[in-house]
Amino acid sequence: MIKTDVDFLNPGRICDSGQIFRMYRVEGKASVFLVYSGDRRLKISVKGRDVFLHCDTAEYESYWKHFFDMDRDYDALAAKIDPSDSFLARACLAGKGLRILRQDLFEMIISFIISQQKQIPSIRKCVEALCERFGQKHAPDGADNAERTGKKDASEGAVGLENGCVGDCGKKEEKAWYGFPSPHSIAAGGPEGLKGLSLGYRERYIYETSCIFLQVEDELRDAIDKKDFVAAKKMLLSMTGIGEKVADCILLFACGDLDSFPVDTHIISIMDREYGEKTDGRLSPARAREQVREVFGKYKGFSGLVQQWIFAYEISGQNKRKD
DNA sequence: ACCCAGGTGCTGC
DNA sequence: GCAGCACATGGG
Repeated sequence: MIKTDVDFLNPGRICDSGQIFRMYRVEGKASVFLVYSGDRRLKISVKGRDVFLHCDTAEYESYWKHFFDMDRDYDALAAKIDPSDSFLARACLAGKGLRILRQDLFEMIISFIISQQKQIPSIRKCVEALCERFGQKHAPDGADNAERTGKKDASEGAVGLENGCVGDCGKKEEKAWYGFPSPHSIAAGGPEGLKGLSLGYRERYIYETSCIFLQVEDELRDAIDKKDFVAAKKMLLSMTGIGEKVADCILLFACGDLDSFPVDTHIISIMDREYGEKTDGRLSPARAREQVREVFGKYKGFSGLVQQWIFAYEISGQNKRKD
């Protein structure tokens, strides 16, 4: 068991930050969380200001430490923000304990392809359904006889729904669970294999990108390892269903490219409302990007973290409070 | 029925 | 390069 504190790693804030779609509050227990990443699962509990990661030192050192970006000093970065920017100052304060995760690459690629034109609760449901159909099944205790779930008929899926989680969050730790699908498993299902998961027009994107990923994975990981994020972004943009915004999310949430700044509808409305020049009508994405460069360009090396602070603050609803 | 959602692809200029 | 539109599906 690993111990830290809520000012360093705040599970509730990370859970609600919109960067991870498979982190849940455990049903009935307000301060217990389950984090899923690829084929791993971690329980986190909070007691007062103490935060406990329920894993042994070996698993922590080999995976979760890196996953939660534990070596970075977020307070030092927070201290660098311009105090005259009151919106950012408030967002930063509200984001204490928020961290930029290093999530599984393929999981982020598919999750953020799904994210387009969807609200976060709906994204979570789609990702979950995808895991149940194509992911590896794991026994609740962790002593897993993991099996491929190549199930094609609806009867098994229906059982999963019946005992499944309630609403968009809430999980039971004593239940069997599914890992994130491998690109092979999705590709093997064929273009029709994704039907019935409420993915809509994204079905084709997910199938094609899974196939492409199998071919370019090594080259892509190579670029990321070398921190050649320009090359990595170029490769991501060549995959079906990945544009500027989704590529930036992947670079930020899986690759540790802290200079990546995804511009989405929330960021556009923030730029419009908090930093805009009172133009009539909505800011165009192009002009919003321009504004982002002007306002946040100075935070070299951690502008992506700045993005997360204001994004999480915006979707938390606290932005509406006036002081 | 209408509008929007952590956008992207495609067309036409 | 940039605007304009179609694209499924669910929720207000």
